[in-house]
Amino acid sequence: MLTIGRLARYAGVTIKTIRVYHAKGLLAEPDRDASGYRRYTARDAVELIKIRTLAEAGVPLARIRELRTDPGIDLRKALHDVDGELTARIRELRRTQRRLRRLAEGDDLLPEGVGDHLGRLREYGFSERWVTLQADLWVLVFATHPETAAELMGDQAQILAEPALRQIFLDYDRAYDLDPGDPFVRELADRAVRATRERYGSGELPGQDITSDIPGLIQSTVNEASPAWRRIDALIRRQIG
Amino acid sequence: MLTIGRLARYAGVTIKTIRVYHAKGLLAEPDRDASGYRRYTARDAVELIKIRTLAEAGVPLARIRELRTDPGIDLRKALHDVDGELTARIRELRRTQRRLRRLAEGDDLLPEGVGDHLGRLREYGFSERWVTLQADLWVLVFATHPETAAELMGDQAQILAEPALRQIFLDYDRAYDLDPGDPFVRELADRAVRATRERYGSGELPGQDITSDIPGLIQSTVNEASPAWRRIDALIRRQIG
DNA sequence: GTGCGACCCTGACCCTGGGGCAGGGTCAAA
DNA sequence: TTTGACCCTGCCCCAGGGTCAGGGTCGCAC
Repeated sequence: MLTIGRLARYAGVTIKTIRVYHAKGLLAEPDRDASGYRRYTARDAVELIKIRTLAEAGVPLARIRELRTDPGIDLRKALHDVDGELTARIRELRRTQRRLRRLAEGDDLLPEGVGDHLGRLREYGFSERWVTLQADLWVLVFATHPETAAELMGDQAQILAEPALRQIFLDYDRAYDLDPGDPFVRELADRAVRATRERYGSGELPGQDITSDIPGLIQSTVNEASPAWRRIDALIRRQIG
Repeated sequence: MLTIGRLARYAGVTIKTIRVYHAKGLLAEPDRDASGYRRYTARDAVELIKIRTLAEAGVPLARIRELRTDPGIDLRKALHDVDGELTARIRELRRTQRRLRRLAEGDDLLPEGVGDHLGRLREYGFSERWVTLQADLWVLVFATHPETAAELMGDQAQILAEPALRQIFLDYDRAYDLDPGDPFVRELADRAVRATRERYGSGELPGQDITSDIPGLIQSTVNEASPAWRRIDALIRRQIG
């Protein structure tokens, strides 16, 4: 016969934890001795150890109670599910650890390539507003998708190196304070559509599948800055989808 | 410029989480627009992602705030510590997973060997009280130290197979309701000490170092049942330590 | 211009898995 | 008989959010 303290030390938990499990109906209240102390048997210890195993695996206490009391439950399958979640959690923790290490080593999440790229934008004649916006966006992209960011930026640099394509972006920049109904806006959207078709054909646009949410974020962030830009985006989207 | 919702989706958290981080001083409150909405920059997104990385690594929010605001802190070392804890946690989870699998496969934590052993005790003439006590103890040992339990039980079976040694345990069993001052008690303790010395010399007793807490638990559980048994244990302990 | 759905604001309460304390009773050994 | 270690119940506290209420705001469409 064990006292609660001994049982607790034995199972590696605190007394309070055992009392909580009683209160929640996880572990049956044992008999009491003459002075009201709980007296446990070795079976209780085994039960407690099973409960702790599930709890340490991250199963909520309420769920553990179900598993142990509800007879119409497929215990085998439930345990298998728990096992799978545990595996997923371990994988997640390892990913976190990798991110943590990157954070510890290179505190500058911005590779120097970005600075160069922004400098070139200025040389091309983009407005300071545009450059700032681009800086923000690349910071974001590098922070969230460090693997593909460099590649995307290289692609972008290549596009801007071609004068015809660059002009489209320069006009885009300049359209900032235009009225959304201005014919120049519509014309610019058409030119952008034509250039896109020419560059990528009717195939996949780059980054669409790879990085999933980046383009959407970039575009809507850009859009917020100007009604004319919003209009251009809507027009392009209507034609390319 | 990002709204709180966009930032949240972006970092993979809820809006509420971001507001909590503001309230706790983890993430600076950004400027508001004309209607009172928070407007974020890409830098905020980067900060948030760093915070989440630490939070997912299990660092308490209060500690994260310290790390990010207190300049007199060795960030490098702190991150290294976090990394170590993370490794430990992953190891723990894997241990839990192993226990879980054992729990899923063999639901009977009691190998059949135990039943045989208990049957033999009855044949030897041990009291039902003794058999029950032994059953509880072996359940406990198998539940907590499955690796060494079988070995320990084999050892015990071997001891009981020798009539002279078995007689000591039978007398122990019978001493249950004796007065602790009865001379038979003292004599029994002396016999037990002699037998132990004979069997193990002055070297290590088995299980003492290997299983650490098992013998203590067994002995004190046994002791609780009878004052005479307590006395015997005290006498033996005095001579062997 | 008006309606609509999606967003945002603050404040307040709810939840889990225990920790910790108060105020009091109990046990075993010296 | 005292002492130190246990045990009892009841109560409030914590982190890290989730959820709801009650109200204001966007941008787009018709």
